[in-house]
Amino acid sequence: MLTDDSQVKTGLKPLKVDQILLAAEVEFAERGFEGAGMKGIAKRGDVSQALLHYHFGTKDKLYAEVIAQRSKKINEERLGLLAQVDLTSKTALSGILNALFRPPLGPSGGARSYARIFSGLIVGRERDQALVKEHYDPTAQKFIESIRIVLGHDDRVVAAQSYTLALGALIAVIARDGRVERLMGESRQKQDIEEILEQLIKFSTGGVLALAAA
Amino acid sequence: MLTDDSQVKTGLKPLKVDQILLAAEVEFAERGFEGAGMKGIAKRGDVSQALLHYHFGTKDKLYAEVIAQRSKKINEERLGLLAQVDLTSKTALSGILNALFRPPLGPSGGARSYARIFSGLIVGRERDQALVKEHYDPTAQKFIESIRIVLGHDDRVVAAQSYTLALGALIAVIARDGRVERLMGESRQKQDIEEILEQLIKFSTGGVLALAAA
DNA sequence: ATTTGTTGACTGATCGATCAGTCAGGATTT
DNA sequence: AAATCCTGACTGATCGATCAGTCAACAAAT
Repeated sequence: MLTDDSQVKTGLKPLKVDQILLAAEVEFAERGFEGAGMKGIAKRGDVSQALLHYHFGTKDKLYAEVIAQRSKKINEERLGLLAQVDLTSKTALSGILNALFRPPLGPSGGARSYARIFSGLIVGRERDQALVKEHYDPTAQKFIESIRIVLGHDDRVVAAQSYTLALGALIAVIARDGRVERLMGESRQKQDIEEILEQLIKFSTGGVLALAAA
Repeated sequence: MLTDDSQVKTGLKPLKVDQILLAAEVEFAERGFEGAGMKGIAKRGDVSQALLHYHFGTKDKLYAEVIAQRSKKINEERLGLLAQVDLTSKTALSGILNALFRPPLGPSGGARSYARIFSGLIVGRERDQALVKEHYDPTAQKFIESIRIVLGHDDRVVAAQSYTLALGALIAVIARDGRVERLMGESRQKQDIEEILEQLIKFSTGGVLALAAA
């Protein structure tokens, strides 16, 4: 079955399914959907190639399963953080953006690998767009609604635009990965994730407020 | 030869080379580098597959040539607009960002197709990163320097971060393409490009200023 | 208690299709 | 006629997917 949860008793059965999903995540992150190969995934997961098809059917379904599992965790964490934000507070907007940005960057919401997949999803073609629509849009709606409330607007246009643009900034940060260092002349150290997050929130908060201003 | 500039005299030789480059641009935009096929490009350009190899050698070189030609035009246009910006003006930052955003979005700097390639480049893997470094980094440096001057900072760290994050917002807009409509419930019409540009500049200006504030 | 079904997990071998790339030679231009 | 442009036919490699079949585990029947 490809319906996960195979451990009912001990909870300690790192079935090969998990090896495959992990291997697939890394492979898809490094080479993209088209670039990744079932053979490479199988080798990385130390299983036969046929097993991938046995458990997941097709390459598309394997890919979809990777996104489904990771996005579930990220969405849960996002909504959890969002629920803690006091929408009447002065720092509400920063709080919302923190809830939006932190999970995809943190080790909890996914390995470093998935961040690449995540950014690829958003700029992706039809296949990716369908997955985004299924797994990310519902949560997106709630974030947009929260932004709308904080901005005190009636319609959601500006809020939706804010969401999109802020997400773009997040993608840039994920894709960067050494690019900022290159552009500044290799002197800088790797930035701490909290520092990055802070800058991201600063930038996006300023952007949203500027966009919302009449 | 794959060394470009085949028109030395008349400049009017719509050789099959151009058909190929155009077809390749569309194909790469729609399917990505790995997803695109030489066969498909040949068919789209109405030439034999062998001709692609005759003119460009390999798929990699064809891809690189597409990026090289488009990026050249975009960079020229960008630097042209940047040169017109008065860095002491109050609207200097908006002017810089306008110079950064407009060319990749406009029909001049590339068809709608190339915009997809452009956004893919930035989130891309090693191959794309190398191409970005070669074709976009030099111009990026000049934009970063301009931003630094306008912000009145000494080091370029904040300016470089601003550049990166602003570029992320641009990518989000390019990748959007109907996504905003989806998130708001298909009521909205397609936005005019000038309107989009204005919002993009608004957002990014606000973001940069917020980031630059102590 | 041992034999006999039945199942899920897994693999090696191999399928047809498609991939990028090659080459000899015809067609066109100069 | 010499160089350049261009193509049909082809190659080896690799792709995702399928297949028959092995193996351990558990249940049912004897």
